[in-house]
Amino acid sequence: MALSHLKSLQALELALRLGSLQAAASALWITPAAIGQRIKALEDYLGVDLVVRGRSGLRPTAELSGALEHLRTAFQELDAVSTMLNLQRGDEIHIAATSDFADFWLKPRIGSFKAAHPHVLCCINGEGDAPLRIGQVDCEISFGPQRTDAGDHLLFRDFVLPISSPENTRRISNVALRDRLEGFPLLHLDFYKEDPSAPNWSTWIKAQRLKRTDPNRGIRFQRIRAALEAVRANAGLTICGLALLAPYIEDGSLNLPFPVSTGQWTEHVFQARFRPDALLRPQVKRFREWLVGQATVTSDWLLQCVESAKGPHGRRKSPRLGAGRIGAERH
Amino acid sequence: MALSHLKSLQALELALRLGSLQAAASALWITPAAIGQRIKALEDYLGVDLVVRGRSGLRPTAELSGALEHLRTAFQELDAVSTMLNLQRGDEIHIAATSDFADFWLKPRIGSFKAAHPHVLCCINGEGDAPLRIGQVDCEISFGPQRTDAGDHLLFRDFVLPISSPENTRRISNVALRDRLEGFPLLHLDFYKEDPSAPNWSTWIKAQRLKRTDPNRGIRFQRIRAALEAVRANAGLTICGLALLAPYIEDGSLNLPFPVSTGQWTEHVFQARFRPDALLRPQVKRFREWLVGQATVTSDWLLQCVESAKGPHGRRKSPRLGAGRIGAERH
DNA sequence: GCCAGAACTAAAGGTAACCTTTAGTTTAGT
DNA sequence: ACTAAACTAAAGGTTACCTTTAGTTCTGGC
Repeated sequence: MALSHLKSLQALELALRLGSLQAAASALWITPAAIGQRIKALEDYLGVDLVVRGRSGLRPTAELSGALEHLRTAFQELDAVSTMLNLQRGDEIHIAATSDFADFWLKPRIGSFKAAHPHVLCCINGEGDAPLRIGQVDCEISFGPQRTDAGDHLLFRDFVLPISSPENTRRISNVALRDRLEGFPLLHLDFYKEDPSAPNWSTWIKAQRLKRTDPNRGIRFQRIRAALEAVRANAGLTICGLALLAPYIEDGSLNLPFPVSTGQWTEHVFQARFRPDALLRPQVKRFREWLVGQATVTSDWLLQCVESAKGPHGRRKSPRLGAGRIGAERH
Repeated sequence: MALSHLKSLQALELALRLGSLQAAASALWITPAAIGQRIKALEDYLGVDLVVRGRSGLRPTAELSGALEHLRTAFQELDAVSTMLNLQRGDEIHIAATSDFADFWLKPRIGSFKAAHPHVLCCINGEGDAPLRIGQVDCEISFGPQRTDAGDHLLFRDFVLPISSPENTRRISNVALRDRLEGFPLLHLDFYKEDPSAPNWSTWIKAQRLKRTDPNRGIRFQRIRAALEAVRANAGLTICGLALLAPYIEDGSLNLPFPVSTGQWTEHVFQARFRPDALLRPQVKRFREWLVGQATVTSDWLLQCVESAKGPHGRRKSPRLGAGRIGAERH
C-alpha cells in the first residue's frame, strides 16, 4: 500500500494528542501554520474535515474518530522505534567550549535557552542533560585567531586590562599612580598569552610608564577561574579580559583599578564553530541564533564600557567602571 | 518527540517487509534509487548500518532488529488508518470513456496495464475493481473536436469507411463495383455524425459515384457496438471507423468491402483529458504514459493500413486489408 | 573462468513539497 | 467592547526528495 501523507498524519496525531496546533508545532520545531497546512492538505485530499476546533483545543471529527486509535498506536510504536534507534538524539545539543567561557559565560546564560526550549537537552563539555556521545559535538566555542569559514560565527573580542578585588583596589588607590604597583603582587594569566595585542604585565606597565621592578615575577595561572580566585582572595592583581566578567564588574565584586583607557582589545576572538550537518537540525539553528544574540548583548556591554570611558569629556567614567573607583564591597 | 525521518522509516520497513528495494520502490511508486537514498539518509544520520544485503534480499542489522517489531506494528496501524480514511484511494484510477471506446479499445488493453501494476484498481465508467466515487474521474476519454488545453492528450484520429461481415463481403464482391450496393441493406451509425469530414452513406456513395437509390434508408445505430452486431448478423454494411476494430480486421471477422482509399480520416479525435490534480499521483501519470503508448500503437497501425493501401503501385493492398478480400470466416 | 544480468550505489540536477512570513479572521476572555 | 490567543490564507523561498545516468557488486549461466 502506498500510504501517502505521512507527515500530515504525524501532524494530525500530534495536534490531537497535544491539543493544539501550537503545541504540535513546537514539538516538531516548525511553525503552527505549517501544522495547519499539513492537516489541511490531508483534509483537502480526502474531501472531509478531520478536526474541529472546540472551545479550547482540537477535537477529531466523526470521520477521524474511528481511525484515531490506530493513529495513536502507530505513532507510539514509532516513538518506541525512535527511542531504540537513538533517533531522538535530535533533541540534544552538544557543545564544547573553552572551560572558562563555559563557566563564566555560557553556563550562567544557558538557562534562558533551556527555558525557551524545554525539550532540548544541553550538554556542555560532556556534562549536562545528555550523556556524552563520541564525535557528536555540534558546536565548538574557542578563543583564538578569527576564522571566517562557513560554520564559524564571531561572538566577540575581549578587552584586557588589570583587574582587582575591592579590597586591593582600595589599598592601592591611595598610592600615587606611578608607584601604585610597586611592591604589589602581580598575578599572571596565560589565557591571553597567544594574542598578539593583549598586554601582559610587563608590556602593560611599560606602556603605562609605571614603575615596577621585576614585572614578570608572580604566580602564573592557566585559567581565568584560578586567577580570579586568587584575585578575590586578595592575592594580587591580574590582567584579564572583561568579556566574561560582566556580572562581577556590574555588582562590584571585581574592580578596575586603572582607567579603562589603559586596556586593550584582543586580536583573538571568542567564536563558535558549528558542524555543518548539525545545522540541519532546527534545534541547533535556534541555539546558534540564541548564542549570537547573547553574544551581541555582551559585545554591546563591552563597547559601552570602553566608549563611555573615552567619552566626549576626555576620560569620563561610566558609573561602575571608573578607574580606581571603590565598588560596594561584597563577599 | 520530534520524530524525523518518517519517510526513511517507511522505506526501511517496506523494503524489509517486501525483501528488496525494487519491491518497495514499486509499492511506493518511486524509483529504487529513491528507496536506497531514504534508507541511507537514516543510516548516515544515525551513523550505523540498518540493513545488509544478503544473498537474496535485505536483512536488518543487529542495531535495527530490536526496533523492527515496533516498526512493523507502526506501519500496520498506519495501514489500518489509511484504509479507514480511504487514503488508499490513491491506488485507484477512475476513467470515464465513451462506451464504444471502452468496450472495443480500452477494456481489451487494460489488462496489460493491470498486469504491470498489480496493486492499481482500475474503474472504467463506474465498473471495475473499485467502487464508483462521485466526482472522482481522473481521466475522461472522448471522441470530438480536438482540444489543446493542458491535461488534454490526443490519442488518435479515426479512419472511416464501409465495413462488412465476411459473408456479405463475399456476396457483394461478385457484383460489379458500381452496382455493388444497389438493393443492399445499409446500416447507419451516428457515432461519427458530428464529424465534419467523416462521410455517411449518402456522401460516401456520392463521392464514390456509386449507384444506390435511397442511401439514407436503413436502420440507425447510436453506438458502434450495436451497429457491428448487426453487421456480424449479416444485416447489412455500415460506415465505421477502423481505429477500434483492429483485432476484428486483423482476424478477418470484419472486412473492408471497398478499397481503403475510399475511406476518410475523421476531423474529430479520440482524446484523453486528465484532472490536473489527479496527475499529481504517480499512478495516474503512469496510466497516462501507458495510454499514450497504446494509442501510438493503434495510430501506427491505422497509418500503416492507409499508407500501404496507397503504396507506390497505385492501390497496392496490405495482406488483410484488401478491398473485397474474403477473410477466414469466424464466429 | 568469464560474461551477462540483476540489484544496489553514487552523483548531479530539477522539481515539487514544505516551511516561513505576513496579514487577516475567528474565538475566548477581561 | 476590546485585547489576546489561536487559527487561516496566500505568497515566496528553500530544502528535501525524486529522477536520471552511470558505475559497482553480486549472482548465476555458459
